[in-house]
Amino acid sequence: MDIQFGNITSLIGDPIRSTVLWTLLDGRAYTATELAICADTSAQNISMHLSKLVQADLLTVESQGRHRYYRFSRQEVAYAIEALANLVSHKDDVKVNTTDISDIKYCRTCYDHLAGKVGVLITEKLVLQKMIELQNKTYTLTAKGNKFFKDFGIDMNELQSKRRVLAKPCLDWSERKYHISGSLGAALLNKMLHSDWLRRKKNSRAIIITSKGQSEIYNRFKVNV
Amino acid sequence: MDIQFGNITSLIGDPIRSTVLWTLLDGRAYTATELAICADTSAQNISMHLSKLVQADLLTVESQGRHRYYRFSRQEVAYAIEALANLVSHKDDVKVNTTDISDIKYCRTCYDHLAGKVGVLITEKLVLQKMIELQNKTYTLTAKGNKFFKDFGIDMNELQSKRRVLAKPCLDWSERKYHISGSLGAALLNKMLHSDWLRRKKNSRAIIITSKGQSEIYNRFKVNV
DNA sequence: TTAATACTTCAGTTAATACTTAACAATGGT
DNA sequence: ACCATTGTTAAGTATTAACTGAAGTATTAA
Repeated sequence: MDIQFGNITSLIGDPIRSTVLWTLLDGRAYTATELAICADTSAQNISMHLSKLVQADLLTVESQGRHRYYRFSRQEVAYAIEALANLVSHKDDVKVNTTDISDIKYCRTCYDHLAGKVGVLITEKLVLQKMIELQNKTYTLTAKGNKFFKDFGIDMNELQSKRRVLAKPCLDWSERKYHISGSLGAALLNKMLHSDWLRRKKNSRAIIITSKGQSEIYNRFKVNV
Repeated sequence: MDIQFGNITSLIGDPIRSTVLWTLLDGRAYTATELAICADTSAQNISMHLSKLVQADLLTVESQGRHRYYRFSRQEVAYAIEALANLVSHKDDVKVNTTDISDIKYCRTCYDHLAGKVGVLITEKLVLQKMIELQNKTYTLTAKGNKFFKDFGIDMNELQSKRRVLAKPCLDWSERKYHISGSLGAALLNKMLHSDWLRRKKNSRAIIITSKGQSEIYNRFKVNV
């Protein structure tokens, strides 16, 4: 079966599939479930879409236990997606719609944790203040960090007991730097949302920083956002 | 109206629209009727599709009498389409169609100038012989270069008077190197076609190098193609 | 062994949008 | 002035393929 130009475009043309490709631009491999969450759709549906992308040789899958990790099959796919993203019109660059690209780049959720410039800034500060330390591809918690997050109101014992990795670096496509993910990253985002430091935008991964959040983030992290 | 990434992909995802974009890759402007024939559809239908592409700022229209000429609104559109074309699978690389991909990679038009291996080779030689020099993202013409192109039969005064940029580097998806674009790049291609050094292939962007062209290109540029 | 998680497959439904039919506007040749 | 050519717009239809629900496989945890 020969894949033609028309096949490629119609494949990329679907909103769910384009969201998947957009998400994968950070170069990481994502599980089907993660991608389903990113694209805001069901497991069955993402499975169908992913199989199409794999069949067209845009993505490859790797099975690891019961997980299936999807990533770009070759770098040309990333080139093409970037070239397409480059077409996004900045003509009438008035903020009319809910989300515009600069918001997304500034502060957004990546799966279930904080990303964008804000996510990166906070993470870098946590490293600088030795709350967390990078050790062979995962962040380990220092004693100082453990106290910090407890004071912050996160149940560290509960997080430690979870099977999920506590904290690991997640590469940001907009910043090309790392931000904190894992259960701690998720707990951090969760706490900030519940304290009304942050609010989710409708139908978007962009996050709004409330004025309360702005001052509190400075108090806690010494980061100006 | 703000065009987002998803809009772009769904726009390009339609088979009729992707055929139109593919057709326009040769850089020429086509009338609505011509495009309807290329895409094998009705006049009403192509009109609808074209209006969507124009609205998204992928194409521009120019009215001339009762004809309306459509072309790419900017070069980035051509880049993106080329990047997408590059994703076409080479798994079962049997030569079935008129054009095969290696021809396209060797010598083709990109928008309105010469691309592929030949385009890159000529451009690199022009730089090496100091006919053109790269200065902050555009090629500037040297005195030597100006004489060279005049001798070649290109009306440099006319080119200089145009509003379009004279010469700038255009990144090649197949070679991952630069070739010369802009009005000078276009004039160069034009001259070679008119002198029968090169011929256009039917229904393709691939370019045939005539035996005359092969020797003349060596005489002028000292490049073996 | 049982229960839960991760993911896929299939059959039926739904919804988005491309396409058709029809009517109209503008240009150009005779 | 007339009519053919070129193209657009609008309303209704039709078709494609995305999505849902149900069921099933494989893996891991308890």
